[in-house]
Amino acid sequence: MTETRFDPSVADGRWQRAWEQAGTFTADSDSPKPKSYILEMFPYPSGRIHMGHVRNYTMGDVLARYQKMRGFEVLHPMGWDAFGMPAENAAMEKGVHPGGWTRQNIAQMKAQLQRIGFALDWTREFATCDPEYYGHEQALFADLYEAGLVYRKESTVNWDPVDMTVLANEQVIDGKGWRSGAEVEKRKLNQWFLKITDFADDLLEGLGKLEDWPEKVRLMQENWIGKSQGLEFSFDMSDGGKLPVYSTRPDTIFGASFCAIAADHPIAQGLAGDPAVAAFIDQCKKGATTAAALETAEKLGYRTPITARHPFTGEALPVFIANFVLMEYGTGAVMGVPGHDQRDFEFATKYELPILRVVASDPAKADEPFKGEAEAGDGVIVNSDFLNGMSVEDAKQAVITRAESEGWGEGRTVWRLRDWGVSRQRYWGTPIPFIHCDACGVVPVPKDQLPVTLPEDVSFDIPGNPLERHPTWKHVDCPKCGKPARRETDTLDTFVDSSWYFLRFASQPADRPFDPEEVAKWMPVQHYIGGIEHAILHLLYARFWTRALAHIGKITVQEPFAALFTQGMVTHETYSRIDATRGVPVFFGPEDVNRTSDGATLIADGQPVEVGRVIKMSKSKKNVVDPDAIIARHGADAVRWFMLSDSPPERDLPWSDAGIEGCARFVQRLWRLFAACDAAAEGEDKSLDRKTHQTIAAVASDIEALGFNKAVARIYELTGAVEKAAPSASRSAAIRALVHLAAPMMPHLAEEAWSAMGEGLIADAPWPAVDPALLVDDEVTIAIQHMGKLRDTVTAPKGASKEDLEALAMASANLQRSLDGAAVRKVIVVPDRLVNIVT
RNA sequence: GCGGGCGUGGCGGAAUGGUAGACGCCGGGGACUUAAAAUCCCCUGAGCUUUGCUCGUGCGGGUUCGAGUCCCGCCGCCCGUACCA
Repeated sequence: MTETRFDPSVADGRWQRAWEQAGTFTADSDSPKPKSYILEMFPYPSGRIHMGHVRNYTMGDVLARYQKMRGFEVLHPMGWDAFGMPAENAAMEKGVHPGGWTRQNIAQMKAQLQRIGFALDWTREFATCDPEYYGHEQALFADLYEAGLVYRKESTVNWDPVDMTVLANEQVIDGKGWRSGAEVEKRKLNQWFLKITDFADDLLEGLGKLEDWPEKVRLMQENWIGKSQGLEFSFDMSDGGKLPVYSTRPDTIFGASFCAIAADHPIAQGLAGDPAVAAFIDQCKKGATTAAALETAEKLGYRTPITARHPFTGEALPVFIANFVLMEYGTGAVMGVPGHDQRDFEFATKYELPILRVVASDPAKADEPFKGEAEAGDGVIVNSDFLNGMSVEDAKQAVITRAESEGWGEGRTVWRLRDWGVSRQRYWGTPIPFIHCDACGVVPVPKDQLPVTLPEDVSFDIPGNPLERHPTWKHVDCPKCGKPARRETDTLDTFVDSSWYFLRFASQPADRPFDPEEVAKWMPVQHYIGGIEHAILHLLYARFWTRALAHIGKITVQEPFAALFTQGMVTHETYSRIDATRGVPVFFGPEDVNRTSDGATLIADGQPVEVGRVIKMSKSKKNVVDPDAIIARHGADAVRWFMLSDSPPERDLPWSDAGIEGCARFVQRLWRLFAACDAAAEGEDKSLDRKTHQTIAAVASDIEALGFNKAVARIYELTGAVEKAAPSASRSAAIRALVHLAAPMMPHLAEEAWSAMGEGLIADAPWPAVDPALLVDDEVTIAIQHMGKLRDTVTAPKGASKEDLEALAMASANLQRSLDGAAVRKVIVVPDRLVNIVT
């Protein structure tokens, strides 16, 4: 090692090839070692790796390499979430086949990932668009159908009449298709559903045990599942009919002063012959649906001629059609209790309905007036006949019991969670393996005929589903009766593909989706890392599929991901100017801007540009930095180091040129230190030994806690200490330790250094052992305080007695000056830490 | 509205109730060099009457010998969201 510079353009490739040839990161499921499954959310093959991917995979990579050094057999796989709309859009726009487009993107992105030197087991790579993968998925889907967890039902969908396809709710913007801009229609279609609601309680309960998941994600899932318990009962109406309502607050039933039904409630529809009613229903439908708009939306109602009879008081309550009642939730009708529900309060105020108090902080305050808003809090029941004096909880139960015994209502649990509609009228997805026969109905494709593969000869010249209009593909004979029948032309939601891919990574036999015993060896995933945007859908669906597969006896694990980590985004400054003629900002990319410490100018004309906020990298703001260009310039290790430095991993990471240059400098600095290591140096440097061992221990615990930024800081500190130390055996040992500590983060540099000082690959080396005796210092710095203010510091032997420390403190001239002869009232001594004198 | 998170130097950020600002970036000064790059050394929260002292972790209170950290009440920003009965 005579070169003075580390050259990543040579070394990166050399070690990447060495790992590949040695199969260093190929996971052996038969290994006797304990197993560790590290997984990052697999990417959609859009064509380019972006900085967000680099950050995500670097974190997982550090964990994988670290775990390997700790003696685990590590599974760290990578694959491609390869079905989806962008491929079809590309087909429509560029005339390419979705499959070809996707394959080409995968090849590009794989090469990019390999240039970063990730410790991935590429032997297990697959794409969800591989017929082998989706064929197994079809088999699992059929198994779930057999188990009664898949069904068909007619449901209302968002239909884009221009693109001739169903749109997800997220794809409808202001009532128009996101792509075509056409007014979206509601259509009834027969759709495939997965019975996720069967597992609602289990999915909710399971959240409580996911201690290593972010609280935030657990709460989001809890809200999404949305369990509520209450009473469903029916009012007898003045027209002789019944009005079923649902309430989570049956304890407040004596406070009900009206009923309200949704605009699309059958009763409202029945009254729509009246033009005034029809007009009101129309008005309700037009209301905006964004959260912000709903917040300020006025409560509107239409008083129908119908009244409802209160089950206890017999009073006739007016029935309104109201814009704030949703048909989709509960029974689409509510009892209005203005005193204890804010919406009902606003409504009652507007329409001058009675606002009754039935809950009070104290029985004596039963007639306390309301202060302009409803009181939804806890308290004691008042003005409520047989409920008076009860707590809210007891009263709820009492009303439910009474309703059930008298037969006019019953306790009911209502969920917000709906069954998962998985039908998509698209080409680039997993074909749903069913056949429609006029005689036999819906018939599953026999397993020995799977996979049902996508036809290659399709065109995207006209909108709609190419499978539907393919000349031959859908025409098959019924597997049961042999008569001509039709294939299902819907494909599965791509979220199905990502709901079990982690099982296929763990085990990939040819004849089955996976082997349960192999799966049991690796699952659950020990660390799952990805973006917060998947907090609900993907993570909930994956939890559901794992449970569903366990339910039908395919696997034993219930929860797929033991620990979840959601990493922050990579952000960057924006550079812009206001376009004089149009008055809108025009953005410039970082490569077109010259950034100095006090501003930025456009390289093209030398004139200043506005330096804007640091925000997520996006094409429209032109603040994207391409990883490839950075790696070509600074090498993989500098980029990896940057991804781990400074920002805590859960927070956003601001990209900066100065930052990456600093990282590249540090790579060289370490290189010089490694290259100058004198293995023959002799002599002991006890304090450096301590620093080394303390750093090894600290970096280990930081990595285990995913505190990569702290681990980085420790490595900087030890580097500085080693640089300052005189040559000794201790110093040489410290350098060897540093190579190990750097290995998970800067693997190419570490291998290059290790090749000159050790045996084999450092990727295979064990994590350095720590001598516990060296973790504690024999001298400590004691803070000397007067009334909690620092006055002096002194060094003392570790474990010195309280008396000795007090004496040391009293001997301080600085302290004595501060005391100024005042009488000492109290002395606080914290051993090995501080002495505080109280006067 | 509700739920969650965050608020510390010029910037990213450290800190089991115990020396606030580790580590990095930026900036300043110096060394080496004919010069530059690279590298190395020093300084870098504010202020003051500078052996030291005062102030300082969004604001106002409180608990404590001692609070960035705990408690109460506010303010601001970010993210999520369902008028869910």
